[in-house]
Amino acid sequence: MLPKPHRLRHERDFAKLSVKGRPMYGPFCVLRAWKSGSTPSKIGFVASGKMFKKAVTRNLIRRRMREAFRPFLPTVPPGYDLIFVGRPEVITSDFVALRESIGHLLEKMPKELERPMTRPPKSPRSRRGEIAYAKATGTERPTKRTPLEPRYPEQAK
RNA sequence: CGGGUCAGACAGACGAUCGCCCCGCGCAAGCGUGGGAGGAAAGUCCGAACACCGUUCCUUGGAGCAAUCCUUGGUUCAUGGAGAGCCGUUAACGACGGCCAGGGUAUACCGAGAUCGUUAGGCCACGCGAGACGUAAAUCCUCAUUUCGACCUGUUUCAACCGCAAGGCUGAAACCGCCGUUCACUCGGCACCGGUCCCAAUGACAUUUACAUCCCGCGCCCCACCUUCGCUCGCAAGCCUAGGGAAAGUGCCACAGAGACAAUACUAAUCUUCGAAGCGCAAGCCUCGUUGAUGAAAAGUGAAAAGUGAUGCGGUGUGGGUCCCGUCGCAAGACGCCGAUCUGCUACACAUCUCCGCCAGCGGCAACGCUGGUGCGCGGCAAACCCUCUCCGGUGCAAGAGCAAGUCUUCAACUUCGGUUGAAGGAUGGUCGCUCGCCAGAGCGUGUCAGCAAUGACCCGCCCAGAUAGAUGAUCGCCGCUCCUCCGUUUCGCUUCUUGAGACUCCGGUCUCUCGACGCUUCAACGCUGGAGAACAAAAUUCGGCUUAUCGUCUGGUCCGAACA
RNA sequence: GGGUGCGUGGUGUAGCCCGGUUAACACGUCUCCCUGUCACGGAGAAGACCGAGGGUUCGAAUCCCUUCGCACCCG
Repeated sequence: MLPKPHRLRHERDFAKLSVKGRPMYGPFCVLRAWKSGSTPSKIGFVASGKMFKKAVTRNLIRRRMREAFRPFLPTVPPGYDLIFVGRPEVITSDFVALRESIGHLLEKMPKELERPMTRPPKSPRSRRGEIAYAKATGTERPTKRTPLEPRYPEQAK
């Protein structure tokens, strides 16, 4: 694991980054960055449970990304929050290529953040995303979804 | 040796470099012979530990004048949910072990049975069919031989000559007879080679018939068996069972069937009331409709059809047949019925066997089993509603506890009167941070003892993950495993050549054994080159079960196949 | 950590609660007709053992249990 000050830890931060973070797409993973002002910079690694059903593959993807990122830790300037979102190619890729790809992403990250956002943030996909999106944008919390109607209402009561 | 199946165990090893989490030491930097995912960690189908929060009724102790509050230990919740053969194991369970009952398969052992039999045999006896062999007779199909007779006379090749050619002619030879004759194989005769046909005889074979023997098959009978085998039934391993109650009630039971559980509504049948039509001289008969009664036996339907079922005897009632008798009728015949006789069904009673329930006795801890008595005796479904008995309060480690900052209140000090600082508080708490809960446990391993077993007790030894966006990764080395592949060695087999020995011989050789050489090659072992593969899947409070996923390796049991003994 | 729903022809759904011939409907597919041709239209046909495995019952898509897969909700 990374040293504790460098870890991105709270669910709120992950949700904020997935909405407001500037995405940069690499061949193996997606880097989302946001200038938060926290010193030192905080980094998180994500593997979606929806894309990767097995816990073994999720763990493997996060480990490989973290190990590939580790040499670049001293070079990251302070003041940023970063998350790396893994894609399926991480499992089968060559480790050296993965490391070069992450280095390239980090290199162009500060420049990219200076340019203005051209596209509006995407709408959230999951319910957790909806709640975090509401907190981040200041709108109202979404109401509970109604569960499915029972088949025989009279008997269900 | 190979394969299937069941049970159990394992889930590659060692090392290097860069890194991660925990632990220990150290003020710290850091250091270290330290530790670091599973059998399912998974699914969440059950059960518990642990923690907090209720509710009913009591209870222990304390504070307070009291109301009341705090506290200790028990108890209760029932509109709801769960369980259901018995005993045991366990912290507990729907798990596990043993047993009981029921279902059900193979069909071993044992027992029994007979409207059973394409078994085999014994005993007695017969017929039919086929076959073999023998004897006798007959027949003609076939073949062979012999004999009699009839018919058949040229064909082919070569050579010479003539012709333009087609062809002619002559001769020779072969098939081939001879004599005479003719232009001429033209004719005649003889003989009969040859061919064809026919008749007869003989023989062989065959066929048919008769007889005898043997054997086989089939059928029938005697049959009374006996033995054996098969068959059926009982008992019955493994296996399966959510396995209380259908004599508490409600509901459902499609189609079919009169009827699916208070249904005799309809229908058939019998008797009967009334009416109508027809037949008959009449008595009366018959048909249709209708009133009421009896009424489910048989048959049929269906998964399932009532007085538990079966048998025997007695017996009541009733139906039918025959005889006799009576009435009507000329007769044929019709109707009635005392009696006699035969017969069908049967209320009821008795006896025996049997199912079920209940009671008693005996055995068993019990489920239950056996025996006896008795008769409150109406199908199925409760994984339909339900009834009986038993158990269950709820929430879940994001449970919950603490620390600190913060807020509030009080007090003190200072003050520029705005406040600041400090202390205290059994006050407050959906942010954030930290600690505990949280890894020494229903723990693991060896052994002994108890028990049929599940399991338990004891001794000794061991420490073996505790993260919190969540620790095992990356780059390699080497060895091992499985599969494929290159090459080599050994072994086995084969071809060719060869050494020696033996046997046979038609003297040419052939066969068997054996030493050796070259070559080819299946399988196996070993060495070796290169390549591929190595599953299912990762803790999140912790355990016990269940279920599901899983490349392979090993061990044991069992079954099948092949080879050898 | 708790909880819910759904698996039925190629596709989307009925049927299930309250068991009963041969599982219904629409679209799609195929064949024929119509048209000069295509479409539309008309006539007809094929296509399912109800996710899997057990059990209860005379009888199971339906009831019960186990299991697999999919979708979803709350914290």
